[in-house]
Amino acid sequence: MSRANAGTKGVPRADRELQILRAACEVFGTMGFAKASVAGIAADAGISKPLVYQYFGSKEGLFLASFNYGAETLAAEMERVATDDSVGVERGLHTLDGLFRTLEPQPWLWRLLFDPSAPDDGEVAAARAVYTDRITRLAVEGVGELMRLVGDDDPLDASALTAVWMSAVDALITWWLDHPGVTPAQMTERCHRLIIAISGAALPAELPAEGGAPRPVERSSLRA
Amino acid sequence: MSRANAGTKGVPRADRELQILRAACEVFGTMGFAKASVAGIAADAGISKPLVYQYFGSKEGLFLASFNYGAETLAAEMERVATDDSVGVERGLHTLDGLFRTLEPQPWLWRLLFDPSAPDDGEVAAARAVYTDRITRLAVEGVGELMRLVGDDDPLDASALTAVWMSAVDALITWWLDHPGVTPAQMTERCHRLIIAISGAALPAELPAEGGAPRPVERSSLRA
DNA sequence: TGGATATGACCTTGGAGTAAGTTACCTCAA
DNA sequence: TTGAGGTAACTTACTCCAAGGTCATATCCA
Repeated sequence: MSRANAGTKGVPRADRELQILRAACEVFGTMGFAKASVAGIAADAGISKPLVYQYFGSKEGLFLASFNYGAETLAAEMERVATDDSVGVERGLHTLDGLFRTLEPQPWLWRLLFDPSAPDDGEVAAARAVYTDRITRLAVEGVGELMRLVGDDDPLDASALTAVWMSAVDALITWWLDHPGVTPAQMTERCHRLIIAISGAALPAELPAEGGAPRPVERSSLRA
Repeated sequence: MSRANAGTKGVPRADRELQILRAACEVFGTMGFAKASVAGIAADAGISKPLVYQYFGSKEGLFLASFNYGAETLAAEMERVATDDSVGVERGLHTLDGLFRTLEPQPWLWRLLFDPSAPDDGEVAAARAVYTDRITRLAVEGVGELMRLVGDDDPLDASALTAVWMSAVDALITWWLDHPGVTPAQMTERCHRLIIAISGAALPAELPAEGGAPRPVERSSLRA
């Protein structure tokens, strides 16, 4: 017989799909879409390449399924935290705490969400837009509250701070993933100390005041 | 004659190399190493692919040259700022200001520096290690001063804050690149306001309080 | 016995890298 | 001044390969 290993092994489609999806999440999340190979994922899942194509259609289809799984998991957690009644910095800390706990068993989901090598058109782009919106909305909301708390009402300031906040979350999670052995709880505490440190160090200093830059704020009278 | 366009155009090697390098910086910085094609860069530079290989040896060699150019430009600017006598948050703002000004004419250099699709071995990896060290050293130094200022002496805290700081710089520059028309000076001012906002919003709230983290500073806090 | 599960071997393509030839400029002897 | 030979600049037209995707076939269960 020419195809020695061919033929069903009696594993139902749903089970195989899950098995493939798990392998795909880890590979895509670890190496990124571009560097991942379908053959490699199939091997990791313990099956052959054509089966992946039969169930997911294409590399992009497989990535889409992985992305949706990861994004849904994380977005749901962030939304859960958003419904509690904390505001400002405290809300930020709760969000981080939730993410650390959610990511503990499958840390690669985080990178999956922000994979820069993923296709930037088609269904993947659409899915990413959906989840980016969902997540960004939460960040915008949180940052908005914080800005109101503090009296800065420049919408571009809020936009920039949102970007910084999301990036800081990314950095903290990445740092955490690089320091195995640190528990989510320890990490959350660390984040708290860091915020205090930043806050304590901010000085009302005047800048070189080059060009026509209006003298910035004086500490309590925020915003000129 | 079979090769219609063949033959020298009398452009000296140094000139061509520069011309190719410029095109390469823009393409690599915009699309990333993986998605960039040597043929495309050659076309942008107005010459043919083999000439690129003759001058730079390989795609990796071309990237290396581009990377070195960009990294040197940016590292030099950051080091220049580091020699002035500002500390803590002020020093951070000066760094940002210097970067905005340096990047204004060739914004893509920034992405070049952190391209995740660049090869992670060989000469490129070595060069990246060199520049990452140089830049990280500055960040570590700045963050170290800040932590001392504030009384937090946990080295892991400093390490994490360094990561956050570098990531925040990245986020601010990315945000800026997405908002054309904002001048470096305006951007620097915005950064100043944002720091004040964060600082003003931070609350000395008590967390679960696990482990023996030293209770940091009290700050004359705005915000309960 | 038909349909779901499964695979080895193949086809295809895009892009890195190369071989071999073409043209222009430069130098120096006569 | 001139023109022959050497060298640097430059291109067309390939080869090669990794990885996405397909086809024809095999096995098993209801």
